[in-house]
Amino acid sequence: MTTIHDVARAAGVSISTVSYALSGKRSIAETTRRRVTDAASKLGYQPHAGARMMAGTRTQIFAVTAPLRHDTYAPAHMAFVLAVATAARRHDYDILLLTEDEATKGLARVASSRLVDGIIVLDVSARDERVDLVRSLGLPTVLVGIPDDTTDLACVDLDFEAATRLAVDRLTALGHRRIAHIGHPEEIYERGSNFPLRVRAEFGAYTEAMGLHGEFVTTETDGASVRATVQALLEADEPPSALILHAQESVQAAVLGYLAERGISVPADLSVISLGSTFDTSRFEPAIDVIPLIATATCDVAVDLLIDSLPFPPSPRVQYVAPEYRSFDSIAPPP
Amino acid sequence: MTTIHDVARAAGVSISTVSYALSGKRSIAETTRRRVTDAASKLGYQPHAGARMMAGTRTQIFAVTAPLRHDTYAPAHMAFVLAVATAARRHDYDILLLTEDEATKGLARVASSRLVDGIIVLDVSARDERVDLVRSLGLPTVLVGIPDDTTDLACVDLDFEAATRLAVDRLTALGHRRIAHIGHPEEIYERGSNFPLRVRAEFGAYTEAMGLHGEFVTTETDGASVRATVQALLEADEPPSALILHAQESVQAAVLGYLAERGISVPADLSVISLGSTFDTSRFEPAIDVIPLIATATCDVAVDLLIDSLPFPPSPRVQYVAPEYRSFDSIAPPP
DNA sequence: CTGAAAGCGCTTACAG
DNA sequence: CTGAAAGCGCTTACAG
Repeated sequence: MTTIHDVARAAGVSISTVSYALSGKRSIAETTRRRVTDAASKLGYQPHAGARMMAGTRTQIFAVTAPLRHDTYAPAHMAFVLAVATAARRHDYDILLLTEDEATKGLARVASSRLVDGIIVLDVSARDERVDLVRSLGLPTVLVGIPDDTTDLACVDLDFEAATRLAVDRLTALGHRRIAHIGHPEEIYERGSNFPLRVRAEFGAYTEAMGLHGEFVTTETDGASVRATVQALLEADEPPSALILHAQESVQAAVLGYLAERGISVPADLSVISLGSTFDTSRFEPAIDVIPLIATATCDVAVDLLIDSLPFPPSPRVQYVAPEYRSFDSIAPPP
Repeated sequence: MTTIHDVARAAGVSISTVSYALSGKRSIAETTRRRVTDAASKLGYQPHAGARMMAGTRTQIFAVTAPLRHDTYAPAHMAFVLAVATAARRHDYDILLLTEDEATKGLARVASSRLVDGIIVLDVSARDERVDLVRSLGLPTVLVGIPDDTTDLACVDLDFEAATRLAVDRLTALGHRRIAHIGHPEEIYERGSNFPLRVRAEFGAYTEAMGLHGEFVTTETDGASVRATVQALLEADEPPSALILHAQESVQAAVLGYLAERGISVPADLSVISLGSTFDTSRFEPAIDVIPLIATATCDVAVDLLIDSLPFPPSPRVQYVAPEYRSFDSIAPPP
């Protein structure tokens, strides 16, 4: 293994000059800098990570939490983990992945062993057991997801309230007055899951404020439950003319499957918008308009926030990512 | 932050005694050991990770590669990453996640900076660009997946050949003579993906050796392609009486959906086995027998292999995980 | 603009 | 059974 001494010898300078030339933390004669960088790259020099952690103040590693709950949609979570990793690499940071059963113990461990410079907590729920812990850790932390109590916390998330209003606005602009929101299974709401609750609350408040007829329904994820839910909705006395779907991929696919079966055409007979989805709704048949939950957008902001709070006492704040509407022609005026 | 000196002072011993008492690397008087461990836990002592890396020979971190290709099934990959992390934690190891675009650069970087003690490469394909690299890194490495050339390599994977024979054997035992194998899209095979190729090859060889009629078909993943594929299969002059599915979840679901539509009953009219699946086939309608690809089983072996090769020059070898058959009554004698 | 040296917090021979 | 000390490879005041 080649060390800083090898580089110093090859460049004919002292090791402190090598260190400064490579870090740029003090001015160096251009010719000296060249000699050092040339020697370093010729020798394939990579600073020893452990020595750096020891001597410097940074480890260049962030901890990221793996999903806390088993029912977290795995591909979405993978997308978020990878998005964090990719964003972190742009700042020369690596990602240490903490497993579920380590949710709290692991955080405490990596914090007190000074293994990481900061923490990104993914998939934060309204009442999250990890929130109190991170407050006590004294390590820069950013949460992805907004807990009920955000005191002293830095949080990032899609603005689900704005996303909900955006969906409703698009529909009312076309003349819809009766809109149904098909959500997640009951237990998701009972457990305090973050954005399903926020979407449901905003949907209720906003449709009421706008004088619309907004109906919220939950459904289990199996095919039969989905069919029954949609059927009940459509066979009501005054059925909705538009659907806002905020549920897992298979449920949304099942809704569309049932509509096709029944010969209900989207958007001619019924308008449909998918909200907060992490999967590709343009591959549904038919393709469905979506206000997506974009892992890269959210995680880029989270990592930037974390990087910014590294040198300072972390600046608590809640940052909302603005929603975006992607049209695939699945909405039209009511029949 | 509490250091080894704090613990030594509190316990009234030297720092070397603290180190040895905690590591157990030399014998310590029981009373001394108690004093040390008590002091350590009272002070909440956690050794500084960087100092450990420096002084010791271990970092207690393994690198794990994120998916190399975009079409890798994300939930499966997440399961493998988490399975590695969980297994690693049992040996006091943490996991550093390398992103895709870092596939090779990241491996070289963490190796030469001595950030990790070993590497687990996930989702290895038949001809994998990372294989030559890891051979040159001089770091203990275990591959999950078997490349064409395994020289000097430690690899772990489900025994897909045995799994394929197991599926065929179960069917022939019931009297099936005409078996179709529905596989992945064409391009997966062209690109040298690991187990699809192995399953296809073994299916061809084994059905021929057994004097059976084995037919292999590929299908694109969209609903229309799947329907067309299954339809062609079933409307042939001599249609198969059993199907072995080795494809992504949505394709397998689409196959079953099409069968249901056509009024073809499983297993009365047609037997179906799912092979190498990472998802829950018991939730299909109907539930389908499966020879699963179990992330935990494979990754446990991979991590054990890596741990074993830490003190020694890595012992190259290919280790196959035996397949397991899980019955959900989706096979029966041919009609 | 550059160098000599202290020090980060451990582990592990070396002594006793 | 235990301790004093060297040393791991860096970073960063301190000098010049």
